[in-house]
Amino acid sequence: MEKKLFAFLEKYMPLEKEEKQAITDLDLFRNYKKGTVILREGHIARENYFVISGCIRTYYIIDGEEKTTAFFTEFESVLTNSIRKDKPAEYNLACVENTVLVVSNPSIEKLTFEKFPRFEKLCRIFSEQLLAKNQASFDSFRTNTPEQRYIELLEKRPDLVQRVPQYQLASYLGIKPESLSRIRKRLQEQVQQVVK
Amino acid sequence: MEKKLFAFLEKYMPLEKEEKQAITDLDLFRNYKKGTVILREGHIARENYFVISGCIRTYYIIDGEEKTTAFFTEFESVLTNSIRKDKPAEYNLACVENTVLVVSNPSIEKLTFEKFPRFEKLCRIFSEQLLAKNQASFDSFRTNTPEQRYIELLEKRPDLVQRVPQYQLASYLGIKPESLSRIRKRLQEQVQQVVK
DNA sequence: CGCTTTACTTAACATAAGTCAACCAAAAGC
DNA sequence: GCTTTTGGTTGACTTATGTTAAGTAAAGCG
Repeated sequence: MEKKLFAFLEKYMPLEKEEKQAITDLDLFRNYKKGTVILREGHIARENYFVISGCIRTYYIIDGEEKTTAFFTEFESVLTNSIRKDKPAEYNLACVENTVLVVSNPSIEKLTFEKFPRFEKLCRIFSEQLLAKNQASFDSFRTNTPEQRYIELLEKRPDLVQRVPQYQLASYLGIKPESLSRIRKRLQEQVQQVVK
Repeated sequence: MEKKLFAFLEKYMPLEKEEKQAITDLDLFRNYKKGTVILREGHIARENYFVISGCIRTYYIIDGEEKTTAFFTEFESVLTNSIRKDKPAEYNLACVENTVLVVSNPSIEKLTFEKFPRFEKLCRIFSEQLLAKNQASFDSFRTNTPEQRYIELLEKRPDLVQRVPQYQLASYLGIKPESLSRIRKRLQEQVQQVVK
């Protein structure tokens, strides 16, 4: 598992032995079973997560209905402690599958940044990139129709369509499950037309 | 103008005199006239911006149609150089009004971070917060209908509705200008019903 | 000042998504 | 193994947005 974390970090900068050792010593890896709620709405979010394996999602309960707004799979990060300190979360965080996470918190990060200042630069660059990705996704969501969003999802994250229940994908696409069902049917029919 | 920048930065940490002087010496302020295109699709984005006054927007040209996806006004930041180096931008950046910006680039930032390492921490925290805000907005966009989005815009950024053309607001809300027109009409009629 | 362009509105119609309800299949629980 | 629950599909109908086109008012420009 640590191999995966180091492999990810070393895409940004090579690590010294003692840096790796320090990270290992922190013992940050956690196992969660499918369905586990990691963060519950109304609680204070203090941790950041990095997905080693599995899948987690953020969701809201709005008028009694569950609305899934994000999925995080292998090598993706979830920053939760950064909105405003001590402001309760408006969303939930739960495991779609059995999941292995790297879990950090502000005090761990503070100590690590003090000991290895260049990790702070790494995290700055990293969060800037996350922001850029997020903005690009948002732009795409704004400018596309639900059907286009689904097609794009099939292209960019085909694994999600396989591993995630469709009612969660539907709200992720900003629509109702019935509509997603119809979109899939429409697309299938179009493919069959072309095959003929 | 520098007062505004310092006031903003000092919400995060008090600045030393020499830090302020160093920033002043960098001479980062730029004036742009309404309509000026700051970054054009296909060009390499290398700069980051901070809005002192005025308003800028990002937009795409898709099938010959302009799609506005973001607005930035006083005290907001636009990070452009962070997706991947040397990858041409897919969007345009232009001034909705006469605008004053703080303009930085990677080499300025590199020098500044070397001279004042705590600026790197500031920027890390800052971009983490931007990310959190962006994610929250995205979640809200996913879970709301166009009408709800417009109502939320009226509440959270009432200035935008005044200073930005409606056809730009429409694509920002993920709809066509005609639909925004109808939403406004519907809401007006509802208000009149209540007043009676 | 008059003309052109642009932004916005409105209407009629087409299309896609929302709603409600029924149904089915697979999975989960007992 | 049977029952219950959950996830997914389908159909009929409602509602909202997209499309196309026309019209208007204001802004911009020569």
